[in-house]
Amino acid sequence: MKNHLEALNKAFESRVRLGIMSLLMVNVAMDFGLLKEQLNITDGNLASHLNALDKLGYILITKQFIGKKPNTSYAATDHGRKAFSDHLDALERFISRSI
Amino acid sequence: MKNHLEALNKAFESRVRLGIMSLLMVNVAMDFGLLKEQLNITDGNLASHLNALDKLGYILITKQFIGKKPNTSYAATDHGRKAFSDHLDALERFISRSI
DNA sequence: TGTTTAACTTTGCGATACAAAGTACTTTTT
DNA sequence: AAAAAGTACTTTGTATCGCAAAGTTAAACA
Repeated sequence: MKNHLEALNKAFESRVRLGIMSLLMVNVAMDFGLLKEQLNITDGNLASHLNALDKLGYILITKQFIGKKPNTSYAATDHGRKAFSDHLDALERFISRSI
Repeated sequence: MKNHLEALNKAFESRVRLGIMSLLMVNVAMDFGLLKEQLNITDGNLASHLNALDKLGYILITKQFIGKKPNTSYAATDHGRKAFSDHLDALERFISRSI
């Protein structure tokens, strides 16, 4: 495929992963419950997308206890920020060619 | 899912359909062979994505003979242009929130 | 001891993407 | 006349995806 289409990252073709990464670009970190609330999806679905992003090294997972409750927090890694930023750049270039 | 993510059109989450529509936004019409060459995909794959866009009423299909060769030509409908344009708008809004 | 909460994992299913092979019709080549 | 090739598909088969729902684990609370 020609043009800028090749530069699009397959990982971000999914609405949910696009949502997760955009939230993690804006916020330094977000925990599971907050992500689930913002994205309004089931916990299983969220977990699987987080797992996919983790396997790509795009997010960092931190497990801890806050008070007596377990809390898992997610943050974008530098690698993830770069990948997402590159994807957005590709989208922008693509759009400006298409209008 | 909150924000602008809902406004994204599922039809355009696929690289190939994104490519087809962007080509048909820029060019008044393109035939099967030209699309196949530009997108660099198999004819079966192209045909199925064109079929999906046709079912949504996003493209207009015109079959004719050029000289002695059969030729099928594809063009974006107004409805398709609107849908694609809306999708690009949603992407732009999404991006500007994410950077 | 039983229930609730957090964060998953597993299961199951329907949809999707794709390559490859097959088809129909016609034209060109031998 | 027969065979090969071109155009535009359709069909088939497979692998992957996305998702909801149910099951799991471990700790905390009643």
